Amino acid sequence: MSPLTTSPVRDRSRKLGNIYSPVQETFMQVRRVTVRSRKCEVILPDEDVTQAAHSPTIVDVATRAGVSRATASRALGHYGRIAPATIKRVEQAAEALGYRPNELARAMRIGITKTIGLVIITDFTNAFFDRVTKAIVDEAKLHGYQVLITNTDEDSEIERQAVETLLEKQVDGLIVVPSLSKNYDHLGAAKLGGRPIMLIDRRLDNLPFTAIITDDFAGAQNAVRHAISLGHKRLGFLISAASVENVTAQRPAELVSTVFDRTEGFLRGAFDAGIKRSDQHWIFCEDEPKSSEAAVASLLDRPNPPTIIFTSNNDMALAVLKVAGNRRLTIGRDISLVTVDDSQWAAAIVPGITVIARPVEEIGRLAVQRLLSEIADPGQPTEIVVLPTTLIARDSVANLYLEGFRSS
Amino acid sequence: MSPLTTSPVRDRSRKLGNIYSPVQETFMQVRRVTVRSRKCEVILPDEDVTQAAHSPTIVDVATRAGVSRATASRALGHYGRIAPATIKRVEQAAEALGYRPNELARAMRIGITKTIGLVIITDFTNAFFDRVTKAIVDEAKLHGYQVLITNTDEDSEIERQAVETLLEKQVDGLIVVPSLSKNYDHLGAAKLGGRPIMLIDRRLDNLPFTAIITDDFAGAQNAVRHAISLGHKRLGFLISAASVENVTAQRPAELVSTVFDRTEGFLRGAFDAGIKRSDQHWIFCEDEPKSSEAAVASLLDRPNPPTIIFTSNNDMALAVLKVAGNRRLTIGRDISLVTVDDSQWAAAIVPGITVIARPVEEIGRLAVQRLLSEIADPGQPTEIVVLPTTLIARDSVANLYLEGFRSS
DNA sequence: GTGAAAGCGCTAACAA
DNA sequence: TTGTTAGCGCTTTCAC
Repeated sequence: MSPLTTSPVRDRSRKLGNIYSPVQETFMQVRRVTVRSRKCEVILPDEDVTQAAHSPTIVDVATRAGVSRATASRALGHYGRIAPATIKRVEQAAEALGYRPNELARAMRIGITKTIGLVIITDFTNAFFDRVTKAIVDEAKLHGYQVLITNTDEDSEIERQAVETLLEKQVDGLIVVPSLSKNYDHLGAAKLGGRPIMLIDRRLDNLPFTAIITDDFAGAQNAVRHAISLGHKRLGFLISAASVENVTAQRPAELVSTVFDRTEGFLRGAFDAGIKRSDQHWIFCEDEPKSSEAAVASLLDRPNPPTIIFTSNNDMALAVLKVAGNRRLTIGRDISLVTVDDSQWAAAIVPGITVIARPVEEIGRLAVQRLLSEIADPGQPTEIVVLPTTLIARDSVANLYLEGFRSS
Repeated sequence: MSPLTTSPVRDRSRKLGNIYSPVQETFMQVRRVTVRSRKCEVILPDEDVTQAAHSPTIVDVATRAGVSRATASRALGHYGRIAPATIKRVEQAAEALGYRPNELARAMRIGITKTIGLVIITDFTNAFFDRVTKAIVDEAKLHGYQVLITNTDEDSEIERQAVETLLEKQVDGLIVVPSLSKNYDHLGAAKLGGRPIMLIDRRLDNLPFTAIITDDFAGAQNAVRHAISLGHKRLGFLISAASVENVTAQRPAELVSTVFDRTEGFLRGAFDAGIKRSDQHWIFCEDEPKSSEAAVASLLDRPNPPTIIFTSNNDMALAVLKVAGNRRLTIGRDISLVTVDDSQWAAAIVPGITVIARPVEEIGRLAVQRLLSEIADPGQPTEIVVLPTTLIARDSVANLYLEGFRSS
């Protein structure tokens, strides 16, 4: 492997300074460089080069082995009564031809595609998406299943279409992270198709679906207790709410179930500790960097600002990090932070971020297992499975008892 | 939506201290709580409840509309000569029946599944995986395509099987992040199936595939220049190498192309700046937290340790963060850091991490576009498309000129 | 403008 | 033990 020959690049490093990040903005113009181009040579197998016009079918195999289609199918599928010698002959023919079964045809015949559909919201709580996707894909493969993935960007109309498309593709079942919506006809319709559906991350009240969720209420409550045990008395709560424009102190009527449960848990924790309403700083904002950063700023600018901020998800936590950084406030000293969902970076940075960890991989695994079980044996009772959260205490929460009281 | 009724949870927060992170270890035992269970009520459409035994087919639609299958197909597919009135009748019948076309059957008939296969390595450079996956899924959907996703965990045998399975599922094309291997017969075989294949992230020499990659050589070279412009003279290079056991200073013969190019770029940057061989601290290690953390430690423990560490990927960067944190070394002051791939957290934390940013979304989009173009019009010449990287200078690289010389 | 019939590749009755 | 045949649901000639 040789290094790429690159066109000379001027040293732009000094001029760069802090430029925009591709993660948050659109990308720089694309420079396309064709390093080398070559003819597309097709690699053919040793023999039968002549008839390689189309992929060999089972008829080709049968012909070559001198048997009927049915026999070839039996030989390859290892079922029914069949002579060992025939099996060998058929297998050799298949091998020689480079035969690859057409799963589409097979699926159509037997009515099972060995495929599940995953409908997910990528733009939300990213610390969840990548882990659960991997878990689902891996668990599915373990059981011989493939995963068709779609992304809804938290739009329920797109979700409806995605479910529709997946059903048309004849998936055997669905795993859905439901977006907030009043209208779940499309999920009802999913059941109609006779195919089971599994909700993850969020539950949907009043709909007869199994959901794998986490005990975010207890997790949030526990996080507040932890903070209080370290001396925090003025608490800030930064809650992401899709239904909100910009920022508000008013709790919106509609919250996604996870956020709802976290909110309730925070509230309960504060209530149980006897924190006055005036020492609870609630702020609800849309999941946009601008809004969430403004929200953090407004929290910090109050007369008696909170000593700690609890965030409802990863994006809000990043906003806290960012605004605190801009103001030269040190997390875990000048301002404390607790958020939901663990991640590699939360564990690696200084200070480590204290998180309400959820068993994300377990959610994915369980969802697949339950789904496949339901596929194999339909009509099982619906239930909501709640997995426990764990508080991972790191150093983003200051111990105010150790430090003595701070200003004001 | 009502809060979950949770069983009383004792306050464990004080006992917790720093416990293990689920991200790096296996999970705690799962507690399953059935919060509520109810009968599975199936929601049926308004009419034709009686015959809802199986999903309606086009024959059902045709019968109800009083036309033949062919006419129904034409009406629904909007092709051929057909009376407007008939179209309306058929559409109404379809609507009433809740008809949903069977894409499997359609695909079999016309030979196009409108599905592409994505073969990816999830465990490697995670800052890449989630972004590129989302980009691919979204771009595919834009063109009416779905994505079948598989994960190889960097194992080339699993990759072979994954490609095989995807081809059996009759995907129209493949996007692959190739794992390091000598043996690419299975990719040759993919071509054989007549289906185009697109490499992303890494190129493969001596194989006639189009690849969408980034100019990691220039990116790495540029990063070194940047560091040198800020006064760094002793450089550490922490390179992730799958082929290595544990840690070594010896450059392995086999490196994934991205890592190879980064290594070459670093080397070139150091060479051009006249950095002595003894001031270049090279270390190659497997992509395991234990190894990479040991590698970082060994770098820091040297007599004349580097003032900056360049890492070849996200995982290595996290190792630097972690070890530095444990030693109470501040990034961007006591030790500097540059890595590859931007991420939200790299931008949000303090200090912000200086990164060689790659247009990851652009890679995904381009891969899909080229793949679909190749599907529509096969036989286009193979080429390697190289996208530019951008150095995003943040604060993880100390300006040694400003600070004066440090100890030693 | 519409219908009859063939066939995509496969499996599973039913015969032989 | 093997072959014949039907058919999964759809599209698409080719007649009418």
